Amino acid sequence: MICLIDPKVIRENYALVKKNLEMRRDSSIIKKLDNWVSQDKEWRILKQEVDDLRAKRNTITEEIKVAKAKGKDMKPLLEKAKSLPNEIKKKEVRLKELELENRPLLMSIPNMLLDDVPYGKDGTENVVVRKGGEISKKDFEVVHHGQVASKLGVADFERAVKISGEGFYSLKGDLALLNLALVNFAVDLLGKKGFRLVIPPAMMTKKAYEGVTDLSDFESVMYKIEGEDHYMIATAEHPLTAMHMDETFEEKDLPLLYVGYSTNFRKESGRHGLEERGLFRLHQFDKVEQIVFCKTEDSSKWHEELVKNAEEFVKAMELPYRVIKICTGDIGTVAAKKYDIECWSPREQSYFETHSLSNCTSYQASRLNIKYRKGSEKEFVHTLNATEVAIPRMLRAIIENHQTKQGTIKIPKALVPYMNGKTEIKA
RNA sequence: GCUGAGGUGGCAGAGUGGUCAAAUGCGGCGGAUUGCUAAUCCGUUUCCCGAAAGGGAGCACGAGUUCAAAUCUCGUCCUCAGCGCCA
Repeated sequence: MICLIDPKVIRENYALVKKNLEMRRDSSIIKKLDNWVSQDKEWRILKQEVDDLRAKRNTITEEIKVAKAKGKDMKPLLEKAKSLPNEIKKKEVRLKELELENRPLLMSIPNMLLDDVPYGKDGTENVVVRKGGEISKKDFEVVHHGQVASKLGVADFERAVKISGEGFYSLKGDLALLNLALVNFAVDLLGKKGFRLVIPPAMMTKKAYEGVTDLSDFESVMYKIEGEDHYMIATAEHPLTAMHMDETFEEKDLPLLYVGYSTNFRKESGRHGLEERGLFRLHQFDKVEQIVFCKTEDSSKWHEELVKNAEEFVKAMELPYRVIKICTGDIGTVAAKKYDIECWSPREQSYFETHSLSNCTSYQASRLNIKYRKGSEKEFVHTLNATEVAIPRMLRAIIENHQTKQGTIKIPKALVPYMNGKTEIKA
């Protein structure tokens, strides 16, 4: 698989890279690519010049050393050497400048897409892969999940907003317990499949963060701690992927399977309409995430595996859902291929996104310099990340699908042992 | 947060302006030898540019002094020990 951040790859496969990126249907990407290519050319020429000058300096330095040892006159050599540092420095300034411009440019170019990503212009052309679960007819009007929770006294939006502003919530009593139950169930489910639980730091430095995300996210998504080099994590995917920065694995140690549990923080500066109210577009939420580091040839297989794991979870929650394959025009910067899982909303009579599952191929690994030894060679690993459960959205799905005529919430059987045997949330 | 010590190759650990990509030991990989194993010996073990020959960079990171920096100066980060504060 082609890895984009590797300059060599673009130099050698320009036509292929361009053709692939064109499928994303965003002309600004190609502009960036071409911009990089021409700057890279200038950089290589300059690098050769600088290296030649340095070689010259090294030879003279060696001659001075010899002359000194033999007690010869070093003056003419010193004269000759005198001007070199300045000459080098002059060229180095431009070289550095080019590097500083080129790197972010290269980093802003999205990942190459895999062959079986459906071609399409935007979200309307995503493809439904399959559906699961039964959509049951309700003989009563399904109430908004936020209202149900408030009425039952298990969520408090007003007081959360009072102290923290819009986009925050408090869970109380049994709904708070349900949050923990979902986390524990997810962790157990994946634990049985060999995924190791990690609770990562909630903040990361910029350097670590650059490797795992789109640069524009720094403005639009992440919270920065004022006066410090710290960003609040937007998902466990970020610390769990970045933590292996600058490491080389042995082939036998792969795949590496992690289940990350974290509280996540996002600006979510988009619209907050009526339908987004409640437990949907929040600044803070818990999530359990699947993370895989694997050999290049195994990532597609693992991608399917992660989808299965997420489906298994949704099925255990007794929810109707569908799996969507994201098309070329709608896929994010980092992913080479992406699925979403959407759960049914009986109130809106439509599906809403609860899971996102990406194969990032070598895109993150190359930025983070994560490799594995393949015989005598080293190769970038492939990274994958997938939601196992994003708590608030899952709570919403459960509250809507399992609410009763009486306004209570039935707890899915799989979660009952995690709820101290409780089967229903009542007032 | 304060004080002190320190950060060198995959690991351990020398080196205090040019003889240092860096002794030595351990490990990894390749090869030789032994009937197998063990032992022994030889080579190899980072990144960048280049078709190659070759060249450059690299001793926590960044800047500076110098013809020349692991080595000198300044800043930053991190680790360890002690003190302070603290869930």
